[in-house]
Amino acid sequence: MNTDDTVTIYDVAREAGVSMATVSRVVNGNKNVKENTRKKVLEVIERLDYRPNAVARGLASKKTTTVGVVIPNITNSYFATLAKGIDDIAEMYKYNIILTNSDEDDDKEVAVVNSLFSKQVDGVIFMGYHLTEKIRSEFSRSRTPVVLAGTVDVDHQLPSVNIDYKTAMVDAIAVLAKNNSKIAFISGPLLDDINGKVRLSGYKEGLKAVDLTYSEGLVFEAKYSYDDGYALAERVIASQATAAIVAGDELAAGLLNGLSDKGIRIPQDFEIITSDDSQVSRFTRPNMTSISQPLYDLGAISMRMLTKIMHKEELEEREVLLAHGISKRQSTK
Amino acid sequence: MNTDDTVTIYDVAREAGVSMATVSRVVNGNKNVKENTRKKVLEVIERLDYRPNAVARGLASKKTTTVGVVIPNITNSYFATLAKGIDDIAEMYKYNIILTNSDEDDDKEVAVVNSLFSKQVDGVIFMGYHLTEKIRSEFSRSRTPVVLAGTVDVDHQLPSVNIDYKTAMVDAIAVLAKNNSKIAFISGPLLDDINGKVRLSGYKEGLKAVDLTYSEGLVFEAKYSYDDGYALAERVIASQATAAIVAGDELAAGLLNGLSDKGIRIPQDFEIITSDDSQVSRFTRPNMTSISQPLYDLGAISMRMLTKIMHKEELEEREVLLAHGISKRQSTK
DNA sequence: AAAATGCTTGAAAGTGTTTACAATAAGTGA
DNA sequence: TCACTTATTGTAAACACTTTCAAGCATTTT
Repeated sequence: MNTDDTVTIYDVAREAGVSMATVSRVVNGNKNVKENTRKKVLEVIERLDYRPNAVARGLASKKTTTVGVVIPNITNSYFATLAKGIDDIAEMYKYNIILTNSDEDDDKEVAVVNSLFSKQVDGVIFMGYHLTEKIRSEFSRSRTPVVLAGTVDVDHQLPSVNIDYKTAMVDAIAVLAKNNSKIAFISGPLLDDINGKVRLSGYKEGLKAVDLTYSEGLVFEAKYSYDDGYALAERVIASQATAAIVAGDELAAGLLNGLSDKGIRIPQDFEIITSDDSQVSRFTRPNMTSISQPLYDLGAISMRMLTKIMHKEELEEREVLLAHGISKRQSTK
Repeated sequence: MNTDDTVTIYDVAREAGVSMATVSRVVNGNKNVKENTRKKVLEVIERLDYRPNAVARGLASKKTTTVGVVIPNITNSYFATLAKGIDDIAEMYKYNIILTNSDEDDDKEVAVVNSLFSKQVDGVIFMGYHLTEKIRSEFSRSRTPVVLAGTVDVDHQLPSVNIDYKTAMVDAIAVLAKNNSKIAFISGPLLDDINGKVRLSGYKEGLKAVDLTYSEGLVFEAKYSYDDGYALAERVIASQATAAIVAGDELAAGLLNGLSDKGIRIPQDFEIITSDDSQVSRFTRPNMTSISQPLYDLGAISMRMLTKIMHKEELEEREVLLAHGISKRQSTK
């Protein structure tokens, strides 16, 4: 009898007249147990309401059936949708998720990743706007597998699931260039690889492809927030741009509403294409034309990829690129 | 020397010429260590890059510094904002979060809670639309503390942080009643206590307070989704209601856009008040008047409450009600 | 009937910490 | 200097499992 009421595998073993090993076997669905003893053990488990202690299990087996997910911001609908995809697949494969917020902060990012490793997670899905050297070195120092979801690795070191953000940018410019000669790029922080490297180069390439010249004055840097977008409206008008490709849906929603409130008609006076294709692009009026991408799948596939690595299965591709397109809605003519 | 490269507390002890106990002490900031030996140990820790194994620690100490959070849907901006508040405070108190999706499904809810308990979380924050008997019994069977965030417990058993949803409903009706005599209630599933019991009774009480009569035909049941709201527009028009109080922001956004697309002008022809006060209420055009509530604080305070319980501190209140109001925006006259 | 094979089972050694408890060292006051 | 505290350290037993290895049996095979 225990002092407190936690019933352990040992209690079950004693009660059922078998060894701990046998109990462990039936709990883990091991085939090598006679049907009779299995039944007996299951009965005792039921009767005592035994519940395996995952921590002890984790220590003994060195597996926690837990994966860490780092997300820059839960309230961002782009990442939230990815997270949903991740979670669904994780559940399918019986993994739990430790979701940690990195707050778009490089140091905090390192801290949470270390915390995940110390918790002995079996794998990590990382979402972020860029990969710092610090975080890279944490990843490579550890033997825990890591997959990037919706985040580019310009050095092509880590397995990842993305769309081709650069080409998507070129495609968007092509659409806007039909009616506009001054196309702004409303970017997130240019320090982030996804913006400063990938999207910006796509922007330039896209302009060149339609014979427009690049001008620094048409590149606007902002945080990924509604308020930043709203506040930007004035400056964007001043730049005389008549169209914009925007790096995030909340940001784009802010810009759109900001412009509207200043009497600019969308899309007659100003065309907008946004980048995330999240729900938010449908909330606004007019709703927003967007680079289309399978958000949920981005998450789901990265999790699937992680399970393969964790189970030592072969990977066909280390860097998956999902198809993108342009979803035409009302913010373009 | 180890075979594989994981360095344990034992390695540090040997290298530093002290016992495991001493290393454990310095790692845990125990005061009873001579400054000299502390320095020596810290040095070795640095040199070997020792990182404590949280799983082993959890087993030995019976504390995991992890709390479970169950959320019905990450992509819902109401819950996402609560989660942000929870996460920030959790971080402040050095807790990690295992975020689990219950998918608004009663059985899955029970499954994830059990999984959390088996992982030996130190506490649980539960968010949901109602409390089933099953989940109640899981909670009471366990000694792990539980706090409800933004979810009502009609039986007043569990500690919780909420606003007074019923009174908020009455307040909203009062506003709408100024210009309308047919006020619809666009509810989430009526099976959920928050709707079928709390909000509905607030709706009725609110109507009575302004001398309007309750009619079943003005109560619409839906899921908390944009699409459901959009689809509902037609039926709402048919009901001849000229105003609505809506139980969720995504739902309200859908309704608003659905009505607009059918030529109904908001707020001239139809007034809307929504319930969540999330970002989404600002995305739409016109943006939406909402019951106002401190979403982030709801999460933050519930987490703070949980830390108190986990640390056996005294609780001033077991059921915290935060102040609410009505944020007037453009969807009401 | 002996030998070989295949199932079931149990004993015991991990897994990496924490934490009594005991032991030793270092002060302190008389 | 001695007895008595107090501060510092070490020993070893948990913690609740998994897993390796070997043993015990019941079947087959020869």
